[in-house]
Amino acid sequence: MKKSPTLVDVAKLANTSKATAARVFSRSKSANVRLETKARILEAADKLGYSPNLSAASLRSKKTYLIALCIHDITNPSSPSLIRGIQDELAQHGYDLVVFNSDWDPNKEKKNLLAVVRNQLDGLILQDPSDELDVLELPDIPSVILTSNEVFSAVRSTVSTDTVGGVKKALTYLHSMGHDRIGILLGGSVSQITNRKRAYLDFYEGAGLKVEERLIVDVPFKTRASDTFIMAKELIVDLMRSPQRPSAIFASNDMLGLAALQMAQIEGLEVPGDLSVVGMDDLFSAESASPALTSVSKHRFEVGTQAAKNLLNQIHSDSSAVKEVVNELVECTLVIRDSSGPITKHGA
Amino acid sequence: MKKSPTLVDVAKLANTSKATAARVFSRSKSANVRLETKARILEAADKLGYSPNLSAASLRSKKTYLIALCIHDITNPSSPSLIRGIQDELAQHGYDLVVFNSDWDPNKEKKNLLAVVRNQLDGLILQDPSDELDVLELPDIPSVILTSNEVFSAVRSTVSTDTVGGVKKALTYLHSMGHDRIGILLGGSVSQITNRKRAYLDFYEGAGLKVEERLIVDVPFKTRASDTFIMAKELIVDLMRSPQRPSAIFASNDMLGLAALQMAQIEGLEVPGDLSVVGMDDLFSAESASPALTSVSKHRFEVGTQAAKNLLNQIHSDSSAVKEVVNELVECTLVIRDSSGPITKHGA
DNA sequence: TCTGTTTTTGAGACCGGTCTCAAAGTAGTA
DNA sequence: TACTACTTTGAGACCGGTCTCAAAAACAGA
Repeated sequence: MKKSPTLVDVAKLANTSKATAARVFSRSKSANVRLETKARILEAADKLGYSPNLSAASLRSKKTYLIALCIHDITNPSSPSLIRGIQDELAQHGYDLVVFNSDWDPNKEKKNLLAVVRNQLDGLILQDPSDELDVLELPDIPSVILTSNEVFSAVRSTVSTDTVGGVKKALTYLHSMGHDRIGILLGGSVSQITNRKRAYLDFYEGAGLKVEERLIVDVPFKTRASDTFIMAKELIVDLMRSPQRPSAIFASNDMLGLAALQMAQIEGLEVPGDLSVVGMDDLFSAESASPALTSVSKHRFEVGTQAAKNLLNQIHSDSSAVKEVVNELVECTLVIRDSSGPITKHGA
Repeated sequence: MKKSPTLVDVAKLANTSKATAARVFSRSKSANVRLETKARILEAADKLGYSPNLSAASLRSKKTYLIALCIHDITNPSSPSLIRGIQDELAQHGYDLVVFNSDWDPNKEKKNLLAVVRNQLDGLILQDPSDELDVLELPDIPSVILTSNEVFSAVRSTVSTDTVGGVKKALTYLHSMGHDRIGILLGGSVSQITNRKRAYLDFYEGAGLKVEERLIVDVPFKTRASDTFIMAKELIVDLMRSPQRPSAIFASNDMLGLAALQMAQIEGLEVPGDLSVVGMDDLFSAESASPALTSVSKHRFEVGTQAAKNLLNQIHSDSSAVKEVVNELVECTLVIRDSSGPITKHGA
């Protein structure tokens, strides 16, 4: 394996200086190079099979054109569309993406952030930082945080999902279909649970309905998704078999919604005849479920796009200009499918 | 924003030379530094908030500790577990992952490969290269290709899935349950379709069954998954309504299997009473479907792990040693769930 | 104490680009 | 032709580490 050619080799062959050759390949400035010279250099580069060394470039220019995405777990079904949203936006500006997983482990999270600065990455998109992470530990680079935590949104740009609004949309819809005893399946992180529970209670209060504690089900979070799934199913059966079962269930994520669908089938409940089910996330699994699951879309793709856009703004903004903090909220949308419908006499 | 400290700053503060300081942070060799000196340097680094600049390091050392993964679409539901398998293995050795999407576009694919060499990435995992890609265009770096294409497996290490074996496992299972008129839904890329079709025909021949062309359904591939999904559903209905419908359907991927499940429900066919359905991929969507979908697992996580392991071997192997080409085949496993069962008189 | 050996340290070249700044070239105009 | 204004080019410092090689220090055995 022979050494790959450098800019100097190209310059030599093209009979110019390396400075001029560099101008042809530099992505930063549309340098002034005479067309004829440029052609000569390009030809030489082509002949030698030259490929610029970005490590060298970034050493001097302080730019890697690489962006870090730190998420909890790429295996989470809502990650891919988020990532895709980010990548599509970044790709348009010539940036590539490095993906880090934290597995909800604050130590890994920190380790990842260290790697981000070591690798001189040009920007950071950080998903839901753990409570252990101090604002001061955030790397001092352009960044967008996907969180609704005020501690972070005070100091950095954020993009977050209006989950509270989403929950209310789902409940409003179910209520409008005549359901007034709606079970709710809560899951995910502590903050997610409390957020959604509050939304639920708010809605019930606003609608003048009586809250029944036993309709509120907490599904403990397990690291492995299928463990959570199994656990969820047991709790759901309990809910379904309870003397006064709800006529509708709102699941705060699609996995729980699908679990409900599965258990309904096993318990012999017709959906949506005997039971309406609404999920949240709008995963492909929701679309492909039988019956197709009504779900609240969190528009992860758009969240990704927004985050990337904001990040690129920061990166391209004159570094002298103070980076302004922008906190964006992405609305949820209810996608009505076949798992929900008007209440029927069966309900009870 | 003041300049971040460099090794020289650290060395100065610790009252040593930059060479010695470097030894403390170098990841390549467990350098010999007196404990007392090391402590002094670490302390200085800590005080200054020093963080090594990997761009500089890699310029000289030719190592970025970054691996490229070029896949078609991260949005594909089987991507995440593949990625996770790769990352988990890489993380253990201090490597991070850069993910590129090609969107099945040969031009993007080439562009991505260029970016890989420009960024000096240490290794490459390439999923199913397009036919347009010439073997010679592969970057000259350690790489593992996820393909069963012999052109590539002749020159590079590969990891591939024994889909043919998987198809046969599914068919054997269905046959053992008494099904002898099994519909097959073919989808994906051309090579996938032909592979699986051959497996199907082979099986039928081996089992002494009569092939009925109309039981073989080609679902044309669309870039957007939900388009394929809709298209699939139409074709599946046709199959279900045909005068002599099959008693079982084998779907060559879970998306098609789920589509079948959905249509069965809409058509009023009981699964598995009236129709057995077996999918392939074993996505979470299969586990969470109602009824839970029997599926052939392709063990994407393990594929990722294997690929990463092999890649790391190449990277760590003495560069003088000729890198040997290793072609691995990962077996499929049948995961039996609730969507399949013995044939009943209803069948037909 | 005096070698011989091993460990630890330092000097400085080096990686391959980018960037600055001044020199050279080219036009346009009087 | 001379002069100004602008474009194109080249020389060489520079980025911040790693790596080589030899010198210095520490250690061991006699």
